Amino acid sequence: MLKEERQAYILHQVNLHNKVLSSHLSEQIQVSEDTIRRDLMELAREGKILKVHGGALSNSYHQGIASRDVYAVAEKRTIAMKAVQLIQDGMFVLTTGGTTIMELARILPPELRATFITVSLPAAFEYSNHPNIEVIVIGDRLAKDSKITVGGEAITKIMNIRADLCFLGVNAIDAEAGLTDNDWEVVQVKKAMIATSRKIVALSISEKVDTTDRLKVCDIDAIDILITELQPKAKKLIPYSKKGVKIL
Amino acid sequence: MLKEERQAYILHQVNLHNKVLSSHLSEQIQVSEDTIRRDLMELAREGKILKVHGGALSNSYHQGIASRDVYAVAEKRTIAMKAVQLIQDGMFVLTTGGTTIMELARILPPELRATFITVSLPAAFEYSNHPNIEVIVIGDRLAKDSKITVGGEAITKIMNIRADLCFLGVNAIDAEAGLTDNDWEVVQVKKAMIATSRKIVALSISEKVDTTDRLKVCDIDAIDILITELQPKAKKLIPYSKKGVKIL
DNA sequence: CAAAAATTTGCAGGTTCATGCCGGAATCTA
DNA sequence: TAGATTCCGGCATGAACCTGCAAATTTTTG
Repeated sequence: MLKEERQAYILHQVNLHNKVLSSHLSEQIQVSEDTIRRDLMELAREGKILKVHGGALSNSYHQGIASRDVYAVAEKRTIAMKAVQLIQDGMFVLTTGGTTIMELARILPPELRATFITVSLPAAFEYSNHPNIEVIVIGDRLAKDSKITVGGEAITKIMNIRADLCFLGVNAIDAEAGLTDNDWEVVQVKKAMIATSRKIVALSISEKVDTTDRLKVCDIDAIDILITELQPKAKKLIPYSKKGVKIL
Repeated sequence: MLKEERQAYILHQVNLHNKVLSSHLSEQIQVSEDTIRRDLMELAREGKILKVHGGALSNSYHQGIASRDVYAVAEKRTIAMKAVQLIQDGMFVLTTGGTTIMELARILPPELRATFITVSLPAAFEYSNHPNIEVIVIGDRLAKDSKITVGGEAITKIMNIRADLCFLGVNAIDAEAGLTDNDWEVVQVKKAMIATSRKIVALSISEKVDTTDRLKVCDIDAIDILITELQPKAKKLIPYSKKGVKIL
């Protein structure tokens, strides 16, 4: 990995999370902490970031520009960290949109070499910041609120893909009612993704577990793996485990 | 393999992958690393790429986040204001990407009711902020630097559209050489758009008028309307007018 | 068409750059 | 204040770079 490339990645991380730790970065990028420190120093000298003991801060941070308020970021990040371990080099990965997926997109290790296919424009953007990830956008009509593409063309295109892994952002999940959602178009897309992927992974904060919505996406046994921010053995998740879903 | 050919290949690789390694290229093209280095140096001197230790990066990589100030905003806004008058209710409008197109996207009147079709993710985002505009995204592989989708699928999809209007962001335009560009993939997309649209509108700041680039998109008479920030009668535009292009 | 001129390419060498590791100093945290 | 973490300077090493030059190739010219 080139020095400039690495620094661009670091800068992106800083601007995204407002704070980075040298130790954390060193592990992510797989270089020594010394190198990270030198990078941070260089970026700081250019005024791009603010160097502090142990890491660096975005310099807009203490200027007080409103940090993004995503609900339950910590939980979502936990989920993302578990999810990222499932991805291996060379895989074809299908993803929906949603804030949990975005968290996943942000923490993808820079050396990961995989192909991500998505209907979500924000996710596509985020993926494209990673040097070794090839991004395929599924095109069709753009749903304005969710910024994902929906429609027959999109469905057809998804169906023509054989993905290794499919990450579903969850709207509502219940052991009996299965996966449910509230937008008809989104449901169609998710159904197509489930139909065409080898392994289905549902990402859900625990708050959404045991809830249902109006439109059914699939039965619970269509899900291979369920990831929440809870411990795999958590009481709340036992019913899902019993239905044969693997819990992470 | 000729020098020109080799450099075109290198440039293509850079635009595609965002980065190239000298060592890797040397092995791919079967020439010494010195030759590659000299090529990279030359391309860098022309401003096409960003040379770094060990290889090169697409130059959009750096100017991306930190210094986001768009060049010549005022001019581009003037162009956008002229362009927006061409759009009428119910039209199907095809657009490329680029900062001029983005200006156009921002100033679209809220009551305008039209369908915009684009390969550019940033443009799609911007369009989707307008209440009455339907947005169609053309999907395919995402080119990382320009954030537009490129490839055979995209071309095919574009060809199946019959658009009323096509707005082309211009890279270089010349009365003799026609419209030219420096990225092979982008050229393919633009060609497809031109082939399938009833009326072709080129948007170009005057600075780009009378310049040429490596790859040809189309002859000047394929352009129906040329919009710059200058007065229609400006001296610089007379050659184009004579070729039958309408100037706005 | 062949010789001359110009350009391009590869190689040898010495130089610079990027990175990791070490040990002691500085800084943080409890 | 003690223990841990982080920082800093220095050093070693291999990779990438530059310079100059001669061989090879392309272009020009007679």
